[in-house]
Amino acid sequence: MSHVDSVLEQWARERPDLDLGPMGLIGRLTRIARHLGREMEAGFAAQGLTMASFDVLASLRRAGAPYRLSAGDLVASTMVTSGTITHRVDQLVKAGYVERVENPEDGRGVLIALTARGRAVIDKAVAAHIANLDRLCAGLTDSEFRRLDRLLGRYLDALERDAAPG
Amino acid sequence: MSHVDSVLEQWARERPDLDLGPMGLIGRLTRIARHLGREMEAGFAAQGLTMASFDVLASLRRAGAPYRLSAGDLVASTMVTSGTITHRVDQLVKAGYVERVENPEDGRGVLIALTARGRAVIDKAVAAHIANLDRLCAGLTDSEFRRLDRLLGRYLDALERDAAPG
DNA sequence: CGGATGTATCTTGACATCAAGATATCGGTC
DNA sequence: GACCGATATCTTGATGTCAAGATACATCCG
Repeated sequence: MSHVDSVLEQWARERPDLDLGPMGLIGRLTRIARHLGREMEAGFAAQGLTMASFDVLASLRRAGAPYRLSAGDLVASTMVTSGTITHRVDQLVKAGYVERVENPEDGRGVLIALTARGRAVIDKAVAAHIANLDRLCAGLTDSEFRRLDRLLGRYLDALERDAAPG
Repeated sequence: MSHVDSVLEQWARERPDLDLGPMGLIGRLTRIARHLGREMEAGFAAQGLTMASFDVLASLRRAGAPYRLSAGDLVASTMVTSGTITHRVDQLVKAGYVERVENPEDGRGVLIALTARGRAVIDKAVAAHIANLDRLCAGLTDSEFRRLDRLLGRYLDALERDAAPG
């Protein structure tokens, strides 16, 4: 029995007046996300990266050649604040994986550009990441995987339809 | 189309060699968890709490009378380190919601005990939290909710069976 | 052309968290 | 009784994040 089930049992005993259905679903989902987050972080560490740095490099890589985005684009990609992006880019510049270049079309902004070295690192890391994710899904049968994926898609759509975009 | 779908499209274009199935499922799940986390945090703020403080108070409350747990129990409940628990308990002591009492059975440890005020706060907050979770599940039909809950349960079991307990 | 308003990025200060180590106590063994 | 490894909690130092404000440039409108 998982930790979530124990928590629900305790609440059922202490507060039988409450409907615990949503707490069960959201508790499971949150706990899965936490496990996955830790496993992914461990995988990134094996590549010399953190999830934060991977996110930035991956955003640049999947944008396609010439692998350049503004800081604002990265904010939108990664769901973090502009100050956090500044900090992450600083780290990646130190590591030699990206560089800041002037934006010829907008003097206010800069472009963050993948270096050749950064490109090599992210191309290797994303393949390793996919292998890691594959392992993390191995506990599901093909049928479970497909059904879960579809339901998560519906749920995500519902959440992003109501809430502010982000 | 959700952000996750755009990301997958970009990867499909840039790296057609990779199998993106697992990235889709885990990306959706992670993003849902992030949305839910923010919504829950906002709900807790309306009660004058943070998710961190709620977690501790809720652990104590659902343990049942006399609402006392060791710091180690709280570490196990909340998936954070002992240093973090020390800090969280310090804050809650300041707020008057818990107090540290000596553990008569083990001089090394202390017990963290809910005060009357803390008890009142968490009883109100958990009801509000349940209402909030209910709202966050409103986008799913009953059937979708049940199927998703069952699949998440299987997935969580699979993850907690393989990985170290925690 | 010049001022007002908006936008993009960076800076600052605060906070939560973690990893690793310090401190105190327990429980067993000689 | 005295030691020793194990355990429980707290401390320290570093890091990542955010909110709010600062700075520089763009854009619009007169």
